[in-house]
Amino acid sequence: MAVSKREEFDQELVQIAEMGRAIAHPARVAILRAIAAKQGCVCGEIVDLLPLAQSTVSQHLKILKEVGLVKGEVEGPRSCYCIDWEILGKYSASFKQFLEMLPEHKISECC
Amino acid sequence: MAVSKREEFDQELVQIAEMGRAIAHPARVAILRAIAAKQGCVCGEIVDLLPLAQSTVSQHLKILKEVGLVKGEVEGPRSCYCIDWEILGKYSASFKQFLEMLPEHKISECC
DNA sequence: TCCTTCTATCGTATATCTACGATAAACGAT
DNA sequence: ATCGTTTATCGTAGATATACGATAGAAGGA
Repeated sequence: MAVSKREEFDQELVQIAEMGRAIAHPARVAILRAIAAKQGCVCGEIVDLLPLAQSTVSQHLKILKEVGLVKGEVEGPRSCYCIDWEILGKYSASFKQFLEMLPEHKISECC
Repeated sequence: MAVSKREEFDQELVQIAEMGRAIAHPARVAILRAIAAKQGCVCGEIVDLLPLAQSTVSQHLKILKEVGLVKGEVEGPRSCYCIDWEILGKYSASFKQFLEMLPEHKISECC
């Protein structure tokens, strides 16, 4: 019982929720910022920036890759992570649109 | 073991993550939109809009109230939910700022 | 008063997230 | 070929999230 019903919603809502899920942990926000700031994309230092074990950071990175915000490759002892700016742009556009659509009916105050 | 380390991050990051958590489920995105569209704030119809049980919707509403995006009161058989526009504005501002700060270093492509 | 309606909360079950250590896998250097 | 470095994955444990039915509580109407 209690199967998740995430997928029963409109694709648009699911997409916004995915964006939310991606940034729903401060570690992932920090990782995104770190990757964006490190234009060189050599990103072993992410682990040093965070109060988390290497394996935990790797899990957070995996989530970010699943959502699509981050793309990366590992070549042995080196790594290459970077923001997928296209995906990020898409997500943030639909998110901004959602935020700006909300107050359209902001007519009557209540409560 | 495995205590959450959410709170060990900068307050700024935690706040963005809270916003993310609030919209990390499509049901909550739908609820926010429904409340915003129903300027009258009589919101028993939310349950009818969603493929979820009333108690589940109530839980999602509780999360939105915890984060602060929604405020509401119940007066017996009537309800009054509405967006806290001030909080929403604060959150979305810091979120937009985060999004716009990210590509500042978008100099070198890689991967 | 009793009934209906609406919402919150409780209890419960399952799923997912978060976190760590241990280990594997890939590659450069020796 | 072996070692060291870097990252991913596995195994595991505890914490949250998700979902539902059952029930409680509050208020209006009969």
